[in-house]
Amino acid sequence: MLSMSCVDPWPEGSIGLEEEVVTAAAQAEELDQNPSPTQSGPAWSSSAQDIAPCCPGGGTAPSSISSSLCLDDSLTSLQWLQEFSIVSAPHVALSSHHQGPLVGIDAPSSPLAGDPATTIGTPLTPGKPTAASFYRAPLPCLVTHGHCPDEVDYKSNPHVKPPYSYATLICMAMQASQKAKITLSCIYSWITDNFCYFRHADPTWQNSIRHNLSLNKCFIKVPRQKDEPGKGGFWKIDPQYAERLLSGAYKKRRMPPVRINPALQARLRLPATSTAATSDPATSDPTTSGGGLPGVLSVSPESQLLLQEFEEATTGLGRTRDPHLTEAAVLWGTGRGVSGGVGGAGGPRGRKRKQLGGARTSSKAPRRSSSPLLSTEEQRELGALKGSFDWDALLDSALNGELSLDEGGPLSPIPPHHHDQRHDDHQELAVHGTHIGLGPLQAGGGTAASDGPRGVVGGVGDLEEETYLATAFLQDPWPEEEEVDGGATRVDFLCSSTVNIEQLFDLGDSLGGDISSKIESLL
DNA sequence: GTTTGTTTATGAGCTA
DNA sequence: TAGCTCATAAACAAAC
Repeated sequence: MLSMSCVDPWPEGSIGLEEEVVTAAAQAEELDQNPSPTQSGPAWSSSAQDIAPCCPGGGTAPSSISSSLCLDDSLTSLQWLQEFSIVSAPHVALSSHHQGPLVGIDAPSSPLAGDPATTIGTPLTPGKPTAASFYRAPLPCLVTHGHCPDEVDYKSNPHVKPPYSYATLICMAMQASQKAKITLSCIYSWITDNFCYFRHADPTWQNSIRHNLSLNKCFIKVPRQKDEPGKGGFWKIDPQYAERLLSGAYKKRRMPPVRINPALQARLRLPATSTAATSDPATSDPTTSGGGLPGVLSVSPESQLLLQEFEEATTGLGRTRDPHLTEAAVLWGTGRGVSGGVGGAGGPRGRKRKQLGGARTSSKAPRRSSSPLLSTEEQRELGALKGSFDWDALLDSALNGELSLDEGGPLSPIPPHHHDQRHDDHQELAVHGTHIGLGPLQAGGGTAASDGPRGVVGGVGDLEEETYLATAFLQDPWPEEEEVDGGATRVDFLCSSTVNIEQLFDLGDSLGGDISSKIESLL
């Protein structure tokens, strides 16, 4: 009944483990009594001393109390890397974002605290500068699509399935673990902690996770030492495949955007359109549907097209942004093409070879995040997950041979000065907004990225790219300010109330001359 | 009994 | 349309 969590991926919300040890039924009640305080900037600034203990090197496993305060107040903090969710109110998100990732944030509460499943009808807390909103849809939210399915807070929205493949989710968890290897239970926990959908979804998704781990060559099983307690082994990413991604050995597949959690929806008897409405700017703010965010952004249709082009160039996901598709995608039963991502249990896609007497007969309750069955080690491991993606650890792994990185080069979609110094000590991982992977780069300096943005990647590449894209913005989501060459400060155009011409040029330059020239021609 | 891991099978979407 | 990937479902075994 009670589940102990060693992970509180949303500690900044100040509601910590306590919420995770109560039942879902009690959560709503508790929320009523102890509503998650909506914090702004200071929430970020009060946590540095708290995050250390639950991060690798911090030494101690997080306590149930300290974990809720496990934050990092420095601008270098990657704590907000955990912000995978996609906001439901794009204009608010942008506004918040405008305040910078560490300032003016409506701090998300713990996953469960922000779990609408426990507070049905409660609108999602707006203004979360959640990662995915930066990762996938910073621009689409600004452009012409009338519907932006990415405006979904996956962290707290249990109705919409995250648009990530299971492999990506696993990879995310592995990266978040800051360790080279991770247990299955920690993968579960990370996913459930970071994606509300899976907390309420039929637990068969865990089967899919296991299936993915076993089948996907990207993942290597690391047997547990005989003297190591606990069940099962560890899993890690196969560096060979990280390398292969660079050679473009795999094709990039489309990752359709969203999918409503059918199980939860059935339980809650929520109309499918409710979720759509939640994430539908046209309903939440009709003026945004035509592109542009009144009072927030004013972008001409031409610029919107350019922005869209930028988005497509940087994410390769533009094809999925068909407004018709995305509109349909939020409705259950539209098929994989538009529902995609990790499939929802009980969805129309699946076929049952054997009917188990109607509804799934398993009496097993869905594993809650942070299972009490986790071993101490696993809880420690999850303690690492509690923190943000530790690129140092990741890079350390790379430098230790498990993963390798390219040497030098302007390998970042983010200006180097955006990065924490410790990141500057390492090589960047992407070129012009295109992730080039975590694995060894091609010999001779001929990185995949050096040949230009990856137009086609796939397999592991997809996985890595998707994972990276999901984390890149978490790491440095269009910082509030950045210095340009002359030291002048410009504000991220995504966060600006208007689009700065110079920003567009900078943007275009970062993408190459083509788009830049288009922008210039428009201006 | 539960969890973990493997394997098989099938449907569906996407791309060449 | 074939081949691929991904998701789902299920059976089974081993480990805890």
